[in-house]
Amino acid sequence: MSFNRPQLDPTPSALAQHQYRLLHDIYIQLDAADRAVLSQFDLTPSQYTLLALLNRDEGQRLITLADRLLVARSTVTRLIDQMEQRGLVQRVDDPEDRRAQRVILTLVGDNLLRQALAAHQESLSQRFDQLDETEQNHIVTILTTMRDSLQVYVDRVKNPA
Amino acid sequence: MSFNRPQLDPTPSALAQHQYRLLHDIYIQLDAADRAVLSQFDLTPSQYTLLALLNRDEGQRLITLADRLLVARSTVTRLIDQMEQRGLVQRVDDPEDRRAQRVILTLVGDNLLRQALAAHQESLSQRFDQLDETEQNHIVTILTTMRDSLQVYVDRVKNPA
DNA sequence: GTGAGATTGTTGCGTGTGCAACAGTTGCAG
DNA sequence: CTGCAACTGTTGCACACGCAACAATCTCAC
Repeated sequence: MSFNRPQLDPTPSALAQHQYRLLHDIYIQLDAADRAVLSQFDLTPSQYTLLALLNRDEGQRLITLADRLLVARSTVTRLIDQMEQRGLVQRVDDPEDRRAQRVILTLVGDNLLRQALAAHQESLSQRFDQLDETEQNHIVTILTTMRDSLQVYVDRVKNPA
Repeated sequence: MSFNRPQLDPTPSALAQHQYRLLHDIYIQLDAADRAVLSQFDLTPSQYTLLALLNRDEGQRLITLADRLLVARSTVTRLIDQMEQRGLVQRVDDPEDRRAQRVILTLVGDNLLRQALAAHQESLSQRFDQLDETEQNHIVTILTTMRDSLQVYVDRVKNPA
């Protein structure tokens, strides 16, 4: 509740600060609600996102998963450890590269993910249904621009060539 | 909008999912960049946000800080512990409530915060300067709506009366 | 006034995550 | 072919955070 009304301060830094704080507060709320929903299935948001990635493309390498999740490789190792022990996923040696391993969903994991996906999407819809569809489409457009523009910044910082 | 169907899947759940993922990715990138900037001052994003809160209103209770930061009380206890040891802030007993403590910025903390604020705002401006000002104002409006609408959802879930 | 319940801050414990170091493997320059 | 650099995944370590339990204090109904 830091900014209850848009201030008309025209300086760029205040504007950026304002967007920043809004995004932060929104993220915190989304994350808390996610945890509540997913705890029904004994899943953390990370585990859920990882399963969803595996559902989209089976047999990805751990390092690919780490890149897509934007987390460290060791984190993926441990996430897969947990879920393999629960029988949700399975490691498979990559026949073409003996360093690498592919991760696939088991039947149990697939079933659990289906339920979690349904519950999560239902929850998301409820969370966003205060906004009408036109507004939501607008948000998607703008957020896409923002994400891509941030990506440009990150790349520029990482590789100043 | 009903006569011109968008190409993407128009179901509300997919739309919500899309917004969700965008917000998640944006947050991760913002957070990583924050850590990079603030590490120059030996500050984590949490410490920085806490200092900024103290700068706006001096002498807040720890529980107030926890509520505004959206973190657990124990987290604030430990953040203040660290920063008090570094001489950035100071605990002061609340004369009106012997359970409570007020937290104030020291001169050292105030100076450090000023530098960190400047660097952070500069960095934020760079990150967002790919978007023109009209667009940024638009984003602020929409994000404000979204945050408030999410708050309505959270309150409804917490207190279903 | 008194006692029960709420509130404030602290501490112990468990967990999630990044970083750095490591072994095993691959690939490429020479 | 050789040797060295890069890559893949794992592990140890450190740290940040939430939750639950706790003592001290306040509040309010009676």
